[in-house]
Amino acid sequence: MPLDLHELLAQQAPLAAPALLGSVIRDGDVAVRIVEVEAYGGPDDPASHAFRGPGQKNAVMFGPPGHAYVYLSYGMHWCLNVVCHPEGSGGGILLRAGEVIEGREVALARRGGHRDLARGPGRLGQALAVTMADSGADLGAGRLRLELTRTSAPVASGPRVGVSRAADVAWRFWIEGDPYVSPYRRSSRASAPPRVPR
DNA sequence: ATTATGATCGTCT
DNA sequence: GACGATCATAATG
Repeated sequence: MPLDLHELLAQQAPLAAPALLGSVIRDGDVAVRIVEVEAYGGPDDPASHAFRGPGQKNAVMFGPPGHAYVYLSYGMHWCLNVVCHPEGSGGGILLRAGEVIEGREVALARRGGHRDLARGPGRLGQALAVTMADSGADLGAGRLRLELTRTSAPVASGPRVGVSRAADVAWRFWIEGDPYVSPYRRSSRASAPPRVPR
């Protein structure tokens, strides 16, 4: 069932997130096919930046869906989210990893010649030259464009990475077996092994 | 191959 | 003043 982007992003983040896999995010030079995402909810999700309600920077998450929410991770990495929620609540989808399908040369230069061009949220942000200036921008009409693409590839899900709270909910989605999915798994998991049902 | 550690800064307590 | 929705590098099996 082909949903259009607007209709898709009006849903709760964990519903819209897996449908975003296979879509393409691009700027003028580089295009990335998204293979891994994570869903974040509103004030009810303790792992979300929207947890304590709208503030100065995260207010974008409560704004119109289909816009970008950018944050600085660990003081050095710009990470890109797609704002997504039904009317009245906040939420977003973190673009965690993808495959560079156009502008490989430019992406390589932006990444400082490194191998993994967009494997991980910080790397993906760098490949697309994302900065705080992009936060709040309309992903349908700005420098960054999101193009919804259907995929028939099998989708797997599991616990979110790097999150310390609410690690039990399986709101991370990726295309099963795709080599461009980020390799990071916090191995120091005493309980709840991140096994994937097939 | 996996595991540990340093880098670095905006936001909130 | 502490803490991250992280990544690159170094050390070790």
